[in-house]
Amino acid sequence: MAHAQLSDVDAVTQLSFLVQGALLARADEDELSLVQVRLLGILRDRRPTMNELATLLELDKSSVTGLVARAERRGLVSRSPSPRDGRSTVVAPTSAGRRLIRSVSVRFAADVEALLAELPDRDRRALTSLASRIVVAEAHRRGVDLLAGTTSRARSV
Amino acid sequence: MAHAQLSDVDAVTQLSFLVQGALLARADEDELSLVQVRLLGILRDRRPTMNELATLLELDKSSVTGLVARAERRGLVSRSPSPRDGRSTVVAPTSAGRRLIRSVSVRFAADVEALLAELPDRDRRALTSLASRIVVAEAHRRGVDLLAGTTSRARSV
DNA sequence: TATTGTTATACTCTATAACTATA
DNA sequence: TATAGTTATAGAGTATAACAATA
Repeated sequence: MAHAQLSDVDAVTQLSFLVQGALLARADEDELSLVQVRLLGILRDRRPTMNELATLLELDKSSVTGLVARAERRGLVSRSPSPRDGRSTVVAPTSAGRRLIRSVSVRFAADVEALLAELPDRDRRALTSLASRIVVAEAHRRGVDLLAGTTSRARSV
Repeated sequence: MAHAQLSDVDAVTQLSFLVQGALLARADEDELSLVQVRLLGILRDRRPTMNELATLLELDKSSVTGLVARAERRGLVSRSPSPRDGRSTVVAPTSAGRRLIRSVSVRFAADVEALLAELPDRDRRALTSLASRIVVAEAHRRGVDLLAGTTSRARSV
């Protein structure tokens, strides 16, 4: 039979569900939620305050209090008073937290590679290039510098 | 400058975040969660029992009880006893529920079209075709028939 | 006995509002 | 006064375990 033909929107949307499903599944294996993965992802290259975390995660500061408290209780992050501002608290990953995000990240990347491996090399490169162009164009449109690590998504996960 | 070059994994992953972000944003505009969107999406072409919903949504049946109860309280779905099995409950969308999922769906599709519009026609078609091949291949691998509407994702949203 | 669904309970995640401490 | 953070409270969403009704 001629194989199922998907519309533009469906093809891209369903691919996004496959990718996000892989991320959720890998996070779940380590009993992490998506937001916890994002938190630990941010802490790979930053030492943000609670307030900065709220901005980066697009959450209310009270939500971040709970999020960080639960991560701290699990030994994944630590809180310390900011030396620069007596009101602020700086959040850092513990070695266990670093290990966990690394583990999720590696397994997730392998999942995405496996999805892309459905295509021959040349097509895979084409897909990457096309996806990249959309992502870069959209980043420009939103005024975000992808390389600055401004968001937890700069390195995807 | 030469524009940022993303790795295979990052390009596809970040595209998936853009798509899912659009879906979340559109759902949120109508005060729907992702799971509520999935629920209403399923009810577009089915009249499942609570138990079938649990399977389709990959949730525990007790979670579905609460999910459907909240949707019912909002007037989006209705429950009625199954005529075929005295133990079962059949769930159906109300006209308000149908209207809502249609609205989210249309606006989300426009968002994805807008993302794809970053590319010239020929490239857009190439991306769709490549994404489609991965989705179809993966569906086969998982033994799912995309056209049967087996999941709420068959029509993406 | 097995299955369907609900209820009780507990935990994560989220927000709003009120509060404390610091700037 | 304004900002950073926490706490109290409320609600969605999820799961496990125990239960009632039906098969």
